[in-house]
Amino acid sequence: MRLVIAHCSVDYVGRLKAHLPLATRLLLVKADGSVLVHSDGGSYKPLNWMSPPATLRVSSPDEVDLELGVVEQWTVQSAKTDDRLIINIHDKISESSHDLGVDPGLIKDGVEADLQRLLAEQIETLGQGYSLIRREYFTAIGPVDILARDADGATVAIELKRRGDIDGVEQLTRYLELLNRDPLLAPVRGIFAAQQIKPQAKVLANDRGIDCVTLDYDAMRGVDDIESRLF
Amino acid sequence: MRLVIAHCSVDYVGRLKAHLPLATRLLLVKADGSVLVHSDGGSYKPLNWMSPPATLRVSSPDEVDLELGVVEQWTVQSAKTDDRLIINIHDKISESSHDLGVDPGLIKDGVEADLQRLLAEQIETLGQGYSLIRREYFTAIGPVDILARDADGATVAIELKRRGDIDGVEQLTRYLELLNRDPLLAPVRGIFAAQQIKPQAKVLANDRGIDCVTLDYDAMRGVDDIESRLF
DNA sequence: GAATGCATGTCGTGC
DNA sequence: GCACGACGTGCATTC
Repeated sequence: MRLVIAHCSVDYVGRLKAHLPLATRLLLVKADGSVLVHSDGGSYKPLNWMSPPATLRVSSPDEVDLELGVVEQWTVQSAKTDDRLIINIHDKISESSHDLGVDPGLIKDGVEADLQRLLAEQIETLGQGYSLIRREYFTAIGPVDILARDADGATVAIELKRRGDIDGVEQLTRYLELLNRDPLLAPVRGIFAAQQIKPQAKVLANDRGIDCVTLDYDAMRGVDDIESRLF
Repeated sequence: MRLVIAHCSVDYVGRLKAHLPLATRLLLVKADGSVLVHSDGGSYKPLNWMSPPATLRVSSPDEVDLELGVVEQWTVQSAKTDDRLIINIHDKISESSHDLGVDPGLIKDGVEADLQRLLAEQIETLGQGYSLIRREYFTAIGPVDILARDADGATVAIELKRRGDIDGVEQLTRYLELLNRDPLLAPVRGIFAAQQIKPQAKVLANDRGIDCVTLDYDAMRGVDDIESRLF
């Protein structure tokens, strides 16, 4: 990994065009040829960047750029697409290089998969007498998160989200349309379950006869812990 | 901006939990208190991070951590949420600090707004005799990108995307449903226009009687340039 | 401040 | 390789 603090201007040409006027920034060159241009603010997204795989070519400025004060020009070319990043360096303030090695990678807990596992285990959260048919019930247009049976024996398709917005309702609607064509399953009801459901999503869901359930992940995890302790 | 190369482990607790085992990484501390943890790979997304505003507190390790080889512990606390990043530093390999100043920011060209402006100006791209009614035609469920009239005087709702996938078709479908309830506008046809349209989106659109148009942004910009030169 | 939609989204996963 | 869905999505804009 190479770290350069430089006074520079940057141009990106590819899916769109973007220009960064002259200022002091961090240029981060990774081992795979990718480059990040960071300012001292914003969030984790760089001002400009090139995704790997890419190659960095360093060249001398032409006469016009030299006149403008450019001392070095970097051309970062994507290996897969014709995206390109051109960095005109006017002043190199600092430079260092470090061998980091390969990273062991990130371990996560609490993503949708965990939420799905918990809800499948605690399916009665949705109502008394509910029973699980299966998780990740595969259909031609994608997997239904959870398929269950309610107290009356009717099939229920459950779409699970951390944040419930309109897209999730559309997704569930497509599944319901398909599932209701299957005489073995029909009629199939829908439940839209999320940690938080947006008003418009709720309106659309209700309009389509889909029930909305707000989930409390911490409570569900709590129940899970208690159950784990009991057995 | 502070740059630290360190042998460290990282834990994130907040919307979910995440753990990074001991390895050598770049720790980037920005002026607003945000912190990025980068490895020498991946793309622009850090392995772990804390968004601004945040505060970094440096403390000595407790006995247990000291025993494990921790020489310094960083606690990065989000100012707005209860998200927290804990970085256990086992070895500080390099450290530097730089004053970058405020960045003038990015100038973009070619985003959806530009595409929309161009298509509105060159509405006949869609067919002879087309005329613009208006851009951003507002409805109760959101703005229709472009509303136009075709050669026969029929109303046409146009949904514009850089990349056309199934979501865009769903969005346009909702608009069409609503617009067709308005007797002053009905019947309203739909056109799904994008620089690239995915096969599944095309199938869904055709199934719903929506026409698909692939846009050539460079050509449209070219026409724009020529027109600008003429006037 | 909440909600809505775009993004050079990126990233994993299944076919 | 392509397509789809999640993401600690982030982020600007609008109401």
